[in-house]
Amino acid sequence: MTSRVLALLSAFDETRPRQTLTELAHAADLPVSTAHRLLNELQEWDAVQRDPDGRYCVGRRLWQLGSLAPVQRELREVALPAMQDLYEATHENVHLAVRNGTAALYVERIHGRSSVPLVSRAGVRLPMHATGVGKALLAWADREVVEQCLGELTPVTRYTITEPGRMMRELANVRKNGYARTVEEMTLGTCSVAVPVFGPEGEVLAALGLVTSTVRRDMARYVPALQVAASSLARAMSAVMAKD
Amino acid sequence: MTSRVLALLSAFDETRPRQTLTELAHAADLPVSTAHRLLNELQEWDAVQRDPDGRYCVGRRLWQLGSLAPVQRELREVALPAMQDLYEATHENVHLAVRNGTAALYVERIHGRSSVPLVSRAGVRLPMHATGVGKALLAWADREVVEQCLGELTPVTRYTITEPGRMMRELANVRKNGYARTVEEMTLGTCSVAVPVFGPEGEVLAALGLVTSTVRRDMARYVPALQVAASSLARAMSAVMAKD
DNA sequence: CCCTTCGCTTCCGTCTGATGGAAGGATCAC
DNA sequence: GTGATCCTTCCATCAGACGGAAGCGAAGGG
Repeated sequence: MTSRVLALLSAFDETRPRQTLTELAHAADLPVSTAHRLLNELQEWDAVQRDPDGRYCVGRRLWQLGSLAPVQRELREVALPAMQDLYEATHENVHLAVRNGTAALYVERIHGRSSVPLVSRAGVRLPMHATGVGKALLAWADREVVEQCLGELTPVTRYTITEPGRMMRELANVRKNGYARTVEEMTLGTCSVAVPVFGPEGEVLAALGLVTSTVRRDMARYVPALQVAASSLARAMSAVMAKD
Repeated sequence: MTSRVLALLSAFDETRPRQTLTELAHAADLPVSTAHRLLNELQEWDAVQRDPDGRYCVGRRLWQLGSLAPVQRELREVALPAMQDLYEATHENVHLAVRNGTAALYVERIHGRSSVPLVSRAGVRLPMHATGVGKALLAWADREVVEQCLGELTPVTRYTITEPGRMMRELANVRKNGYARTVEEMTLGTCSVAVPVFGPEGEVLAALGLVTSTVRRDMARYVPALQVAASSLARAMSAVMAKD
């Protein structure tokens, strides 16, 4: 049964990228022998691989397969040059994210040695209400999505916005200004700005953002550069989408 | 049966990232109704998704899962800052690849608007004998791998090395000099240099390379920068690997 | 040094739920 | 309008997945 395999695979996540057979079986709620058989089949395919210590982790084949996803081929690949430019201009963390349910899915992060270290990396999902790119995505999202998010404003730091009313006003501001910002709402010591990337019908396809240390905080000066990058990305993406 | 699911998924590749139900069923050698049922289950998990036109493509969930693979978490993430530096210094295409069977698996490529456009992108497998990173990987590979590669020296351009003897000498040169180079062996009009990234036991973990237009061809000047990046990467990787 | 524990692997008789042919619908081209 | 093509649903059949149990091997403790 397919769902068994998927249950096993979804046992892997950001916090547990390597697991033993028993852990996986437990997480997927399967008998050990069943998990063992399925993992063997997956391993033959290089969908999973085993570490020297016997732990299972995601294999290269799955990584390769994932790289065929539209989010990679049609978004990340197209966005990289623009992100590169932003990075060179600022040397700060550059983020690209899309909405995934009520979370922001980070598609790419560019940074160098001098950028502030962060939790975000490609493939991670973070709450929209506490991140710059998240707020940019949420500000133009459908009513129902916004409402669902307003119902789950879990605090991350002591500066995270948790009152629905305040968040509504925040989002209205984002729409008015054309960009979103955060100050220590996700991580103490960092702040961010982000802008939306619009599709041909005015819908938000993604968000581009910069994150830096709170110390160098005049982030608004980055907004024009972000907006240039976002519209060049919007243009590039509609070209890609039209090709198919 | 698991193999059915895997057969379906492996129908997707670089040349066919979007396919109809019938195409997938045919490629996986399954009855259409079976393929349909399995794809529905995969779709529920967001392992695959459907385009507006009904075609299937790889879903976000699979992409996210792939991002947990060691090749991403322990290689790409660690290598990015060094690759960033190389890109800023050169503004050429920067490549990171690992060996995968007898092919070079491209893990990452950094480029900007001004870099030469190329076929290579993350997730692609290219023959080792015709690429810079490939030759760097092959030069320090096990005897049996080298022999297997020497048996399949398929020409790509008219400059591709196809004589086993000449390739043997080429690899000896790579070992002697510490770097590999290609001139129009993979793509007419481009040439490359690449260096190996060594692990703690002296084995080759990956290769870092630069590709540029043949016109600006004094590529040897990039070698020192590549070697600095490679050894900083080697250091960073052994730190990551020791942590587990 | 032996014994216990814990996790991994293999085996095989049972019976579940996957399978795929067929029929029906939707869409398109001519 | 008619045929061709592709997608979707249904359900009787039976292949082959299932998982309990037993056997291993390594690690740890008495």
